[in-house]
Amino acid sequence: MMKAKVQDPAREAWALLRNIAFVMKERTFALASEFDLAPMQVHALRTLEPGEEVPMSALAGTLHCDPSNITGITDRLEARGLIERRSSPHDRRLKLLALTSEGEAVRERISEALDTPPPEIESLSRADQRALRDVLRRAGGEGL
Amino acid sequence: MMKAKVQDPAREAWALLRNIAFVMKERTFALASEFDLAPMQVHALRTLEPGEEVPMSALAGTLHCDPSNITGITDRLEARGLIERRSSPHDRRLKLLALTSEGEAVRERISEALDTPPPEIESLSRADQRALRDVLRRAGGEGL
DNA sequence: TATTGTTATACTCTATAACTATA
DNA sequence: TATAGTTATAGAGTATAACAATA
Repeated sequence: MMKAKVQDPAREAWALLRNIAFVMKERTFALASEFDLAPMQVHALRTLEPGEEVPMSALAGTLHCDPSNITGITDRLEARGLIERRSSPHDRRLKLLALTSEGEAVRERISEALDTPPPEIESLSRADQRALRDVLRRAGGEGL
Repeated sequence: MMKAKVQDPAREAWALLRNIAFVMKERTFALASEFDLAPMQVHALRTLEPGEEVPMSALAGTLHCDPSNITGITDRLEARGLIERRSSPHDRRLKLLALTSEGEAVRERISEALDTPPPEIESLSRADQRALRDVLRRAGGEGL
């Protein structure tokens, strides 16, 4: 007699995580569209901390893309008035990126939306929320 | 005396999930590169089941993109010999997409890699794996 | 008339390579 | 020589609009 194949729990958990990632991507895209921004522009905006100045090369590192791409991304965000290029007093090769006040405001609204858990997570019991957090921490937290 | 702000468990769990999604995206991209495919081509390949014929419009629906994009994606996969266009005997407007035998082989290798949980998940205790699976199921499973 | 797929157009992201100006 | 940013170029994904063939 054949026994129904039992899914490996790790495999099923992984499939569920992949599904969440997919939905997350769509939500992020929809949110970016609301602000008339491309996903990468949102990512760049989130990378810049209010009041901070970061060299373009540093942004390329954080965004895991070639420095040549940063020029265009920066151009578009600067054209929108959300960030600005500043020169460095110490090294005239560097250009430092900083949020404008409007950029800070937009970044704040976007971050709040992205950092807020969706109803599916909010509606879990506190015990489930803690269990989820704890297991994910044990799975590596930052690493994975 | 100030007490350190305690993170909402749902919020922290959500942050951990976002982090996982980010790493997942990078891994998928790296895997696609190994096969010299673009991420969207991998997604399309995974959508097509072996032995199945699906209209291009159906693929557009599954991939959540405009039908006009499917033409290019199909062109590139067909040029690689991984899929082929077939005509429908019932409706001559339709073009049916199907994996070639090479396409099935590539799809199988890619799917196995994507469906296999990473070490971070595999190395969790069985109890943690089940707990993760169960909480994610309760969080909506397919929905979120 | 409506639908399927294609084409034309335009924009964003992606990398590589060559270039400039600094250091 | 080496580094930071730019430009040129090319390929891939994205959407909109107009089109041909078919229903």
